[in-house]
Amino acid sequence: MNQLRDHIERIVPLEDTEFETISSFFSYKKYKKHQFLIQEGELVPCNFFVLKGLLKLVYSDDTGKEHIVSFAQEDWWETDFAAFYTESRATMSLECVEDTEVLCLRLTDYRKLCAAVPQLEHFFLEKAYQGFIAAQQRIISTMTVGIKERYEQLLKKYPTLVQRVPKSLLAAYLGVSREALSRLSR
Amino acid sequence: MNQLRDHIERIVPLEDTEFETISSFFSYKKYKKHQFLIQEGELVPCNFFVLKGLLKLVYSDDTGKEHIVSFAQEDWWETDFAAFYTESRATMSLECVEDTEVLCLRLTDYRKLCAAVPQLEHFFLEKAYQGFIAAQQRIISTMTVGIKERYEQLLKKYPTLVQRVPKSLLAAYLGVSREALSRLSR
DNA sequence: GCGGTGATGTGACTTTTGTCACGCGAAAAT
DNA sequence: ATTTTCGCGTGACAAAAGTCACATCACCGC
Repeated sequence: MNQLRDHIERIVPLEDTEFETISSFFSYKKYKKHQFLIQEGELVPCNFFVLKGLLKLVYSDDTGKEHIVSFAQEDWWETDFAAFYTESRATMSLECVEDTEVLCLRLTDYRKLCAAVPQLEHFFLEKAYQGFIAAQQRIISTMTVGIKERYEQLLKKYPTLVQRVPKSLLAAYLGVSREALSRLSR
Repeated sequence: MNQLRDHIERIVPLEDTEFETISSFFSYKKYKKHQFLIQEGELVPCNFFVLKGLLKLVYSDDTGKEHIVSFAQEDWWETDFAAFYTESRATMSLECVEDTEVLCLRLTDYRKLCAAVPQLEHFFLEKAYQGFIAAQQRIISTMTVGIKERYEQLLKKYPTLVQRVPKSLLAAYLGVSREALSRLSR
């Protein structure tokens, strides 16, 4: 759990008692490769904090093709946020790329948590800003540069991630076909 | 200013005195079509709340081509958020598509504001979540559907906006050439 | 060890989109 | 009122990416 504490304290300082309160709201779970944390069409149980492993957030289009909305590795939060926050059904699925361990936070507990430790609202605000900025920069990247540069930016930004993920998944994340990504090596 | 109060109260209730405090931190400004609220390369003075009019947030790539990151019409907040929040230089510019009136909030005042009226942090959190969700859905839309459907989704989601904006700008927002968008009408 | 599955590269062809060039009509500027 | 600019459509061609089919290699489970 210290991992979570360190993660939060990068943004807001905590007393020991506060962190005890916080940790009481999370539950630990372990999943194996290919298991689903969220299934499309079902309610979203939690917001997940990744302790170890790797997840992919996937949107499947009407032709059945899979598009990767985001990856989540150690110290990342991941969920189908729109569905989680509005308690509606998931439009995406969340699946393990590797065996992974997570801490789970239900929506009701999230609310209690923010009430019990108000600084956490500031923590989540900061995370939301980061997420928004990252998403906006990804939009810009998609609009302005070709695949080659997008792939290079990805390599530069998340070098470790790229090594853990098969290229077919990277292609699904970058928004191009597996073949187009493969052709870059020439 | 009632416009701002109504806007905030859609998310958090306010006392009269609280709103007086809030409004004291904003300053009103008026700009004409083609004027810049943010210039690329300069510091970002404010986060802007649009009272009336229409703005475009633009990223210019190295070839000089303009890409529209987002539009902002009445009751929207807009700024180069990454640069605003970290007090660094803008990578985007913010320009009037029509004559527009805004309320300006400086970063130092934003901080004071959140300290003075703590519920506002919850208001901004909610806005950040909305922004994040919208950005993520735009990413999905770009990855999953062709131009035609993207344009139709835009029409459905912001019918009034589409009428106010020339198609060349819509193309720059959708991430395709003016010609490609024009070809849809056939 | 063996058969299956998944990851990757490659060639041929099609489809989509970008780019450039041009024309036209409406609106704006002088 | 005349000139210029802007918005928009269009045709022709080039470039980029998608699709389909196939081949290879490595790893996994039995």
